[in-house]
Amino acid sequence: MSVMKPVRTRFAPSPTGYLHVGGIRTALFAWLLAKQAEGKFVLRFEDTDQKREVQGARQHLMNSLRALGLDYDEGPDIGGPFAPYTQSERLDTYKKWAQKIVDSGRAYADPYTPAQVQAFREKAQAAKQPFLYRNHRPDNPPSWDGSQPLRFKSDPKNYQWHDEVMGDLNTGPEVIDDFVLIKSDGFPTYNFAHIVDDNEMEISHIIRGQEFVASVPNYLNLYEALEIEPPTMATVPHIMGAEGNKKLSKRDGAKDVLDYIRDGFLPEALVNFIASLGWNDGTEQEVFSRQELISKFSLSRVGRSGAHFDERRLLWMNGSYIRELALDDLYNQVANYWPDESQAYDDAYKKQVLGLVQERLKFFAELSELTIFFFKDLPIKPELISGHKQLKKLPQDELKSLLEQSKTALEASDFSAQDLTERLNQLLEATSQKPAILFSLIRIATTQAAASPSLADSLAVIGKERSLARLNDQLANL
RNA sequence: GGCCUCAUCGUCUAACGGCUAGGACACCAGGUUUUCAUCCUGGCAAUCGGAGUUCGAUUCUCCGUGAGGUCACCA
Repeated sequence: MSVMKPVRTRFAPSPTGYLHVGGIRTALFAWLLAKQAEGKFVLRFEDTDQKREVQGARQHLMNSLRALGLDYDEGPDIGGPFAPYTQSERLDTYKKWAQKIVDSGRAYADPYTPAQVQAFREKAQAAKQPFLYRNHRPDNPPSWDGSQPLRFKSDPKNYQWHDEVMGDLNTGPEVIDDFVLIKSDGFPTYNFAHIVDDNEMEISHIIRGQEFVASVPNYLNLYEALEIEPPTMATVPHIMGAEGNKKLSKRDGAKDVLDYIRDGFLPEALVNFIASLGWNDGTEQEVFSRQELISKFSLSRVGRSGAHFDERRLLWMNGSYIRELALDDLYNQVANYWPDESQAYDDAYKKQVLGLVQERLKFFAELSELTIFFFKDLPIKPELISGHKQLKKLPQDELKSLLEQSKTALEASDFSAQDLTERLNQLLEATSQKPAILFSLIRIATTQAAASPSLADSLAVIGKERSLARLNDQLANL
């Protein structure tokens, strides 16, 4: 058998927009494969359609990969042994290969106008037949001068091949056609350029979405004509939106992965979540570190059916990663997510607050609304009481009486968490009230929030003077 | 319409042809010195349909049905 070639994988997006979780998955799988084999992960821009280029997309794609920790070893901005890594800068290479295939008699100039080809296509569609250009292949095409499309002269036949994910596939000659290699604007098509580049860049594994699987027989035909050994191929199913069974797309509100990063989703959690969409190691393990993913990932355990993207599961997973972080580490990471009012407070105070909310934080951008009352006196919100399922049943003077008693009890406290806990419990007995009523009332008065961390802990952090002032304020507004 | 692929709880998924189809998210209930959350316990919930092979089928075969992809001078 042949000697094992070094593993070189690639992610080859066209710079037409941002990367969402569906798009990043093929990049992640390629990256995992390369890391696992101590090979190389390559980024290549496929910008052969100038019309579709979106300003800023290149930088955005590179930022997205780096933000997730999917660093590439070779790429447009860092170069490498096969530079350049941008297809629009590699036209000479495609020209060389195009000439080679013309010389071998396996490509020809397309003499038709776009309108004529379109007419052929419509005729086939009207007859409910698949469109095959080769049914109209000219007998004596003009010599290719670069102004016409250059078409592959295909050799239709049966193919069977192995796909690392889909298994053994086979097709008949009816799917092979004369596709365009070089467009009339001089740029290669994806179909031609990626084959040339993967070969030149010594790519060992191609991982891509299932929209390409129907084209593989055509690629195999071209590999033969070019006398290139095809790389290992893996076709991963699409990730679908939460609603319906369509491929996840920006129209479904598929978010930019950088938006998730900006909202305070941890790269580790995102990577874990995305990998688990379609892959698992066969055990009941749900949470995998990056290192575990690298060592345990295998294409053969990637599922063949599409998976829906369920953000609730991502939320859970991110929360579980946040809870595992050391407080100091978390503190450093959330620096930009505090409410504005927190600027007046020191690190020690903010760290105390963070310690209280860590276990309930699902993503960093929630921090502000979860902690605002530790920093700012909020206006009274009557709806917190009128909307409370138990408090709303109590008459006004009883609420007032409970708050007065609470105030008296808290005035006597030194406001350590321990002392507060004791006094609150005594108050519970003295008033013979249910905790759900008494503590909710105190919570609402002191935080103007429906939920907070443990009451005693929260009061201890807010402090005596401020807590009592808020109680008074609530009393004055009952 | 041709060709290709797929099909297990609502969702992500596990199950050499062999216990009662397992786990996780979500949801519901109870518990954890009290809310929300965390944590713990319990609950709800699935093999698309029909034949066939077999002692035995989620698993293998065939036929349906449903879903997705593809049939561009886009990738």
